[in-house]
Amino acid sequence: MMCNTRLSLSLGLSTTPPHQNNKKGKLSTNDDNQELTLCLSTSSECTNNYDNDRINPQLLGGVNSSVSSFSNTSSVKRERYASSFEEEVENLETKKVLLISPKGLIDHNDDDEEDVHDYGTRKKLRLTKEQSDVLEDSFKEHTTLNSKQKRDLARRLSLRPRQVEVWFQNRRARTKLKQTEVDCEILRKCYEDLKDENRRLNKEIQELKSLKKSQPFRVQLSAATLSMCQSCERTYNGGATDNSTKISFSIGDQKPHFYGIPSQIH
DNA sequence: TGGACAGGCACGATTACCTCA
DNA sequence: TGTGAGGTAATCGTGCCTGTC
Repeated sequence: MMCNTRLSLSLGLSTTPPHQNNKKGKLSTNDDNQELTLCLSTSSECTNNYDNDRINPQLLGGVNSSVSSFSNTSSVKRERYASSFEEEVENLETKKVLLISPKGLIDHNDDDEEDVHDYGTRKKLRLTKEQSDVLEDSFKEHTTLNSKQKRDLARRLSLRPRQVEVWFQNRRARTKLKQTEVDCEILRKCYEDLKDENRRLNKEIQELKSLKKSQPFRVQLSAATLSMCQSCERTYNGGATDNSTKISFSIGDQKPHFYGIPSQIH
C-alpha cells in the first residue's frame, strides 16, 4: 500500500522497506548488486513512502535533501504518524546521516542506546503497569480517542501517539473478542436448552399418542384442539369451547397441564 | 452540484516479540 | 536449556467518511 516501491536515489542506491523484505522486517539488500541504501530526506519526504512506524526515523538522516522519487505514492497517509515521526526526528536532530548496511543499521551516534535499534528485529515495547492502568482507565471512559486525547495521553505516558492509538485498537479488539465469546456461550446454552425442550416435547407427544391408543374415548387429541395454558403465552385454539378436549402444555414443566381432562392422566 | 482524490481513522487479520510454565 | 503456548504490541490491507478541488 504505502511502501511498495523500491527507492532509487540519485546516488544509485536502493532498498526495499524492511517489512517487505521478510517477516522479521530485517533490512536487506539486493544480493545481486549489494546495493546499500542511503536515505537522504526530510521527514515529509520520507513519510510519503513509509509509515513512520514501519521505518525507523533513525534511518533518516538530518540532511535536508529533497528526493523526487519519494513522492510517488498515491495513498500515503502522511499525517497518520506525523506526530510520532516528528517527535523522533526532533530527537535525532543531532544525528548524522545513517547508513544501512546488509547487517543493519550503522549508527554514527550510538551514545543513545535507546534510540539505537538493530532493525533486524522488531522491538517490542512492554507497557509498564502504570501505563496500562492509565490506558485502562481511559478506555473505561471512552473506547475511542480523538486526536487531542491521544496526544495528551501519549504525553502523559511518555509514549508515542501511535502507540496509544494501537493500544486502543488492540484493546477494542480484545473487548470485542471477549464479548463474542460471551455471546457464543449464551447461544450455546440456549441451544442446549432448546434441545432439551425439544426432546422433552417429543417424549410427551409419544406418551400422548400411546395414551390416545389406550384410552381413545377419554382423550381426543388433534392438532386443532391442542391449546396452551395462558401462562405459556402460546397461542391456542380459541374456537374450542369444549373444555373437555383442551390440553395445555407449560414450557419448563416436566408434565403438561391438562385442562378438563381427568386427573388420572397426570 | 457531482465526481475524483487524499487524508484520517477504525477494523479484522496477521505477524512477531516476549514471558512463562 | 529448549520449547510450545499465550498475551499483546505492532503491522498490513481495506473500507468508510469527510474535506477539498
